[in-house]
Amino acid sequence: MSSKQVNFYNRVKMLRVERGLSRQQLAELINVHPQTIGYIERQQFNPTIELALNLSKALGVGLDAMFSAEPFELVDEAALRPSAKTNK
Amino acid sequence: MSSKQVNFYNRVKMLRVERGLSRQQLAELINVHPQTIGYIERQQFNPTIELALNLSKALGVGLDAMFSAEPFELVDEAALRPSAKTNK
DNA sequence: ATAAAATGTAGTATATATGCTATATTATGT
DNA sequence: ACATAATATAGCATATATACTACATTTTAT
Repeated sequence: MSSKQVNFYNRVKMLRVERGLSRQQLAELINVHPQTIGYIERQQFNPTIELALNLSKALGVGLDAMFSAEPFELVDEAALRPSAKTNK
Repeated sequence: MSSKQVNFYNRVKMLRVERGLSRQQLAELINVHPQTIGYIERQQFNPTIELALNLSKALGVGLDAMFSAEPFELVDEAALRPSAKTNK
């Protein structure tokens, strides 16, 4: 893959790592090649909705919490409180 | 296009029509070919996240309100009340 | 009933998502 | 420091997303 770079953002790596999964493991959960996860995490390509829906299910978060046209903010302390809402 | 059929669901047509847009118009808003909108609406293919994010912006709804692994329920009266929440 | 607009169908062409293999680099644990 | 696992890089192969053109069918308005 000739190393492009995509113009939107995702939180796949953060979510995967938080759940203690390796790329290999996540890839198996959704039946894709482990490299495919790598490319997505490095924003080197533009996955399909179907793949995104599978990631969404495997990681237990909605699409909007995982993909965004705007950069995600860092998770701050407030967001980690039990009552916290999603995204932004 | 050899007429596949995709295994997830979307509400693009409903949202487009509700906003009074033709495919042509929606296509222009997000710089894709009008046929591309048609294929998506007929679930004949699997758009990329980038395209989905563009649709999301153009139609003013989140990704999860537009794409789902499960069929969307018909919009019922309750959902149309001012206080109503999204999806499901 | 007719015209115009919107949508569907079909075929071809190109770019790219995804799979896969192999090797290099980096991180982790002992 | 060494071994092992995890991740990155690079290349090639295949399937499919998307563009585009042309024509058929359906819908909408007059």
